[in-house]
Amino acid sequence: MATMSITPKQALFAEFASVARAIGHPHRLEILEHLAQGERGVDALSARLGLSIANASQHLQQLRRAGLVASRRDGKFIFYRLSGDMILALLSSLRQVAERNVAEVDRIVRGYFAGRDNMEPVSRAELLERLRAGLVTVLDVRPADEFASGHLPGALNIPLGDLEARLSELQAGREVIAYCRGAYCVLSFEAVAKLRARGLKARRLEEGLPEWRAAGLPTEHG
Amino acid sequence: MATMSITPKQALFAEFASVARAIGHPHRLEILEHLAQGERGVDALSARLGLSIANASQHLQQLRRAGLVASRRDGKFIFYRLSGDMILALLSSLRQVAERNVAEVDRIVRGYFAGRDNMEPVSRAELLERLRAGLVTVLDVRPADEFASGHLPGALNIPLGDLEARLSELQAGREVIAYCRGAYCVLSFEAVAKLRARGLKARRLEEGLPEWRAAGLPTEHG
DNA sequence: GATATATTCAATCAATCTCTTGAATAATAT
DNA sequence: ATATTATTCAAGAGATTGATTGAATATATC
Repeated sequence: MATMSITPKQALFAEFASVARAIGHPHRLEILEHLAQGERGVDALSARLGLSIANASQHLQQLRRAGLVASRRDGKFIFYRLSGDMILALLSSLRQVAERNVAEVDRIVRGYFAGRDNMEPVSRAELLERLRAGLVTVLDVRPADEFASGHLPGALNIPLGDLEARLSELQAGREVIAYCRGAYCVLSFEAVAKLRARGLKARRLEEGLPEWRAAGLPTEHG
Repeated sequence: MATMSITPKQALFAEFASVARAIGHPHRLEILEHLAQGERGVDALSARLGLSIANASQHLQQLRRAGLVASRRDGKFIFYRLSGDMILALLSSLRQVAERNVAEVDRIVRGYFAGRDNMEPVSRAELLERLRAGLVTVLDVRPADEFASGHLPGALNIPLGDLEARLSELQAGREVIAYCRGAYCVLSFEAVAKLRARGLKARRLEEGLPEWRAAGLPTEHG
């Protein structure tokens, strides 16, 4: 029993647990996914996620208290960003554990992303090789503002909603490799499905922009 | 607004968040640290952590629901274990993020584990090299039962509480490398402090048994 | 200065989580 | 069978968390 005071270990574990709880909410995970693309204002995030501004602000502050995001003020706007690359690693571990150990995840992936395996995702290495050979068109299907704040070099931006209207911009015989925000960003899945329905050769990049950037590969802006 | 039904992405993120919440409690993190040593019964865990049996059982079930632990029955005992090595990676990421981004963690480490940096922890590679050269005594300061269920090859077991009484078992001129459960297991910190106070040359292994095992290195039992 | 905009703060209610208690299961031992 | 031991289940009180609302703060614009 000794003294009932808190041991250093308990104090540390309490801190670790706080960080875990900070990523323990769907909205906050989605916020982190967006911030992994680059910094964002509160307003932009709340609009994209369909949250009220006050609600988004509160989630952001929880993330900040846990040390996961940082912010800077620019005029009347406040921009949030991830506070380090290790956060991507943490999220990736979380995904992997869930993918491997939670049956429900498997069920969802199989059910909704039907034929996911058939989409033969392209790895970064493979994409680089094909790019060098000039064989493929890289298609960024995220909204235009996200594209503007950073994208793969030479990528063509056609937001998912505009895809059908702008099919003519894609060369007929050329393979298209679509990407978006990350491993579970739905946009690229749907883009590939649409393109294939039109008879185009299309695959998706295995991961998204943040992983590309984290690997130290170059991006373009504007 | 389209339909208000839940998107697959939201469903996935909700699952990921559940896993995060499962590791979002100090007791559950401590349970996982213990299970990382090897499988344990409910009773043993509750005793070690100072929890009521019912409480420990409930935490274990939360961990199981999240897919982080699995159990097997042996007679009237039920033994829990980690459900995969990726869980160690997740916990390690969590630790790293907290270490780097949470000021409070730094404060605790500096305050309680004073002189931690001076303890120059030994890396696995370095330990292996010194072991080959026969230069060091490897000291396991965990309780005897944990030692019995798996330890580093050739390690000597002196639980922290017995250390002062059994100092004679350590050769005088020989360097001692102490280890215990993991990076933040306090036992090895205190052991090194005690040994140095007695004029012995002592350092601690950077990490604990689970990481050793996860690296594919051999362990001994019994 | 007055007004508008972006964000945060504060208060509230509902929902969830944690721990305790005592009863219920499931296996072993007598 | 009965008793014993290990674990889980169920219910309740108390604390924490989450979303909403309206007010407060900080900056920019007029």
